[in-house]
Amino acid sequence: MPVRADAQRNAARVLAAARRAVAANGLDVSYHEIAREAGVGVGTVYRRYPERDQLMAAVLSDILTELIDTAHQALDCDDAWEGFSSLFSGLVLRTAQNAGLSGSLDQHGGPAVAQQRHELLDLTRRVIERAQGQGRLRRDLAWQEVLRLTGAPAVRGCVLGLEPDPANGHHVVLTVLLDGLRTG
Amino acid sequence: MPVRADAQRNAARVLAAARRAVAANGLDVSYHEIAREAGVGVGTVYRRYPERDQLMAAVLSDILTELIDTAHQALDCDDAWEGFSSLFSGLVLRTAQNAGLSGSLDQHGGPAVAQQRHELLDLTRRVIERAQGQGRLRRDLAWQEVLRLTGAPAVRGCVLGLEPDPANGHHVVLTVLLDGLRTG
DNA sequence: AAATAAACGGACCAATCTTGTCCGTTTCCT
DNA sequence: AGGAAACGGACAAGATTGGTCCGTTTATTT
Repeated sequence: MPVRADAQRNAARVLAAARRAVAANGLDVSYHEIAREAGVGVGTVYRRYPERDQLMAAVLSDILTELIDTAHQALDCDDAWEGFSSLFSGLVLRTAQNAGLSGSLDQHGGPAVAQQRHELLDLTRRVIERAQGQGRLRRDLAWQEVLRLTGAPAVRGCVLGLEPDPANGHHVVLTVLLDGLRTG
Repeated sequence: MPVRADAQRNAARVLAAARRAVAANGLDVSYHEIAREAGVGVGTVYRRYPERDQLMAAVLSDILTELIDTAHQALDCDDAWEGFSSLFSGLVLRTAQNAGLSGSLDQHGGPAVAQQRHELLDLTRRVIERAQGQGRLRRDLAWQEVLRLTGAPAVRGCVLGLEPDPANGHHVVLTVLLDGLRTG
């Protein structure tokens, strides 16, 4: 017996809702919240993901898949700096969109997720080191340090309470960071 | 009758605990949490700050006082770039330490806090514009945009889950940002 | 040292939120 | 049409949170 059509549709809705909820409020969203957001009953969410870990793994895997795709595109790019900056921008964007996750991404998810994370890290390292090798990217930073910078624009505010301008807030930080990273 | 010695001591403990708690978890810490952190009973906290706004105003004022002091020092500095970068570093540090506040700093606190905030913003603007006027700081950013950058290193993680290295994580971001901001 | 009043602590209550289950009803597929 | 799979949301149990109240402790005064 194949998967029922409504079950499939609801599964997709739940995953999407979970992604939205997690992105906004972090990993500890309640199942009821997700169900409401998805427009289904709680029972449906619990039936699909009896364990919380399974749900989180699904969400993380979903995000990582997108990022891996971005990284592949960057590596295909002929110009090393262009590839790097596009990947960097992409990571910045995704990080900002999923700001709620904070640093909790590396603690969760099963081996499959760990595998994806490893793949993404490897691709990213290659993109960074290629740009450094061609003298386009400053060499005094380890690739992990460069990578860590992608989190910078995701901040939601600062001590002074100046709300980041959603329109170009990221853009400004991104510009300054790239200018600080570029060589020659 | 003067203020009793233990009352004074406890008030200080509560304020310190509130600062720590707010810095870590944001403005919506529970009174019970603060009391536990301070090592006093809840009653003591409620007695000292019957209204939540009063407590938050006290915390914010405490933080702002420190920042204003830093800003004054920066303005006293002879070298415009040195003054700017030291203020920038100071703001980065404070922002990171109070990461939990996110952008909620400008919504709260009474008129007294608003006054302090205004003073800090004015000082900061002068530091930035002086550095720009002397051609040491790039001019294509408004002072508000420059200011917003101080939030960047405060991020706690990124999509990739690389935990910022507490030892020099801030340092790396700071270096790149300053290199991206410096002129000539 | 004794008296007094201020300050304390934490048990306690009510309201809210979260997890997780269960079963009568609906929906899909044959 | 009929049966199984999936649904939804009421419900119970436990955890949190805001806030009060009163018996006990502690600082100060005389």
